[in-house]
Amino acid sequence: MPHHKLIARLLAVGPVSERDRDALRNMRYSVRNLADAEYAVRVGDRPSSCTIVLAGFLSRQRVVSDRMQISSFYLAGDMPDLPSLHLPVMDHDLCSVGPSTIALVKHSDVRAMLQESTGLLNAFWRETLIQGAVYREWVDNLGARQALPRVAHLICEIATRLEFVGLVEQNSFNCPLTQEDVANACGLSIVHVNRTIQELRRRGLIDWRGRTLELLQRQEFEEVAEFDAAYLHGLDRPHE
Amino acid sequence: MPHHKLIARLLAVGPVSERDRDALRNMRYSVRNLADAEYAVRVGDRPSSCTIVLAGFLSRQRVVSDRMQISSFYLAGDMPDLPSLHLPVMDHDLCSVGPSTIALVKHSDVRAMLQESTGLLNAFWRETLIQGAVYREWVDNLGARQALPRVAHLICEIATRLEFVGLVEQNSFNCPLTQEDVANACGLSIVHVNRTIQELRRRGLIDWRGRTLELLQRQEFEEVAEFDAAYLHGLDRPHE
DNA sequence: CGGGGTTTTGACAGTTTTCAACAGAGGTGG
DNA sequence: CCACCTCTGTTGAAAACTGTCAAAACCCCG
Repeated sequence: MPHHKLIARLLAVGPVSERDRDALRNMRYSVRNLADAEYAVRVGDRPSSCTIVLAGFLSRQRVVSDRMQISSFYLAGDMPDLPSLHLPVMDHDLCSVGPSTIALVKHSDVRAMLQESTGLLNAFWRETLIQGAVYREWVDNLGARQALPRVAHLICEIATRLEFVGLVEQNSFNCPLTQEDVANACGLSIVHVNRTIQELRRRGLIDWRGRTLELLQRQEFEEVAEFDAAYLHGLDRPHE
Repeated sequence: MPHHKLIARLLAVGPVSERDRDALRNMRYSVRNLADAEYAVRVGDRPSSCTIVLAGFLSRQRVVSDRMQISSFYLAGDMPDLPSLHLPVMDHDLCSVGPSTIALVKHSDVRAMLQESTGLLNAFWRETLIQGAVYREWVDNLGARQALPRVAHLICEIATRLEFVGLVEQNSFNCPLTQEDVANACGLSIVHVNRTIQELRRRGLIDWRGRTLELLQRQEFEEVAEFDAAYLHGLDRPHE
């Protein structure tokens, strides 16, 4: 059921008519399970399907200047390669972070669906606009913040986006990222990320053991991260 | 004539029907001149018009962690606050870099135009997708590259985007950025940007005096910058 | 139980920032 | 036309943050 998380995601950021929701529910799709570090799409590919994340995390990544840079994470309900509808050639890899599950919907089906409904077309456009806001926030994060708030901000974003699709319980969620992934996303070295996370732990802000991440003292943590969820443009701000 | 640069910009990245071009040409608009450092829109504003850059540069910026971070520059033909159509509250300032000229088109007019033509709706969506690609490239740039290639990459991007709208002649163009602007965009200190630009000059890669920037040895310069224009998704790659 | 990936540690090197001061360019007013 | 003022660009030295290298501890999975 790819529609479930996708609809939840779209509803979290804007209205979608009942008719459009039906169209989404009736999409044809195939499901694919990805192992840890397995690629969904590669740089240079010309996908003929759109990917919808059903479970787990995907990263958008590319080798830049001899290191792996991650420019976004995609969670349940996200459509990481929506751009391929208009921009045929992938400029990044989409890679599974931990095991994950994705749905694939043919471009032709998506196009047909969007031709039927300008409401959906607008919803997808809005979704693209929000993705843009997220990328810009990453620019701000990488450009202006030191390691500690930078890492904290990343964690806050993931937590809030997971809340949109109901995957956080008592400030605790499943997080498949390794410290290396955090380093690649934050533009920091693994060693420095390790020390930064230790500092967050030392301050009693997070408890991150294995695949489980718990936010202790959410308020203080978001202050350290200088996090303001407004840029995610969620309709119901979960933590207010 | 806001349509001129806007149409050039849209045509540079995708097909637009003659009918849609007519619709763009018939847009109602008002023109506004901005002085250096004057704001077009501020954080928290709820614009009722869309901005189109006619001449000069705008920067998208925000105070992050006690410094000014620029997350994008917008050049002639760009529509920096297109997101406000779907995301009403501005999350960044739009600020003039040097004097500039913008056109303003009422949201209601834009909406009417898009309702008439799914072709235009798709063109604007594609434009948003490309903006997203540009933001991601900035993430890669800030996250992975050292000062020298980072600054060089920014310059390459601006040059190429200016070429799309015909504002580069003999590898030379008008560049209103100060070293402080470069610093704010690249997440570096002014002093370090100054030294970096001197190094680029010393290597004979650029000649940047006053408001005029000339790329000497374009090929080598783009190699230093690790620049590949593919992410801008121009239809005619100018430098091939 | 073994083995590979992940986390952790320490010492050191490097890039980048900060501070502070000065030179130069451009615009304004007298 | 020059003085003056501000913004921009430039320099040097010291400090800070972050990176690199290398090794060890840990942990999960088969």
